[in-house]
Amino acid sequence: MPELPEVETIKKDLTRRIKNKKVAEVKINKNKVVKEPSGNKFKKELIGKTVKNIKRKAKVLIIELSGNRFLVIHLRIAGWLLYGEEEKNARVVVKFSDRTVLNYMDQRLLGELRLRKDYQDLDFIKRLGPEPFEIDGSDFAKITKKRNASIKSLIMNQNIISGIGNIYAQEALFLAKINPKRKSNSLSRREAMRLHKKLIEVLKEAIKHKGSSVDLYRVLGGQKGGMEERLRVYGREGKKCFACGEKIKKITLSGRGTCFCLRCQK
DNA sequence: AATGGGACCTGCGCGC
DNA sequence: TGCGCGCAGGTCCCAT
Repeated sequence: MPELPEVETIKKDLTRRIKNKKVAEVKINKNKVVKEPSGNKFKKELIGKTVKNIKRKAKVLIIELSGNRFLVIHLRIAGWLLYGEEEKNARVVVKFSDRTVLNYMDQRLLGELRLRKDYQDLDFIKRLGPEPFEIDGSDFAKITKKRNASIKSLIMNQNIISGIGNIYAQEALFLAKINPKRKSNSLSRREAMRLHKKLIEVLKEAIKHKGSSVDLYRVLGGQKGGMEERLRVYGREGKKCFACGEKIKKITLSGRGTCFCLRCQK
């Protein structure tokens, strides 16, 4: 899904476009994605609310509404939002009183929307570890020392460090010159500090470029992000490493496709 | 407790 | 052309 940079981009754009707007109409085209409350109750509670603020926690988007309600959106793998006119393929459609429309798009139906009184009490929010920005390199090195899983699955584990997914994990490991298969606790302090620094750098770079549109994902206005052209290893199997010219290799690591440079990443 | 594999979904591109 | 398979940016559930 959208990882931290994509969700941050959506958050910024949403703030600009729907803050203070009032919900006039709601259409649910796929019940599956509306987890709570179900069906008509969701519609009934959402209609008439005004958007107060938009927040993000790791990869979770939180729309704060009047009447002490929060619309919590987890985009998972294939969810995205499109603002403008009503879309035919939208799973959920929210129309505002100025006749503009926010569409929830999600080809794979794995994402979820929840309308609730709080968001901090949700289990998956409570369990989230800090975002890379919220700790320093030394904290990160201590975390890596304690774990035996591969370093790639560690940085993708939201309960340990949050916001990183399969694209930016690969990118940061490439920039830090660390082989994704390495055991977390085999990293030297120096390597861990370097990885932490690169995680922050790549997330910031991706935010600056409005995220990666490697498949259907688009920014709120429908345009592509700009980060996909800048990716160093993700999706570059068989192509030349930008640093050394070696062919980029692809393996499966804890069930996820993983590209890296055998020569650069030790 | 920590770790890895499968399940949840749809649709695309590829090889035969 | 048509079919089956593998694969896709995430996370939960389960067995070990």
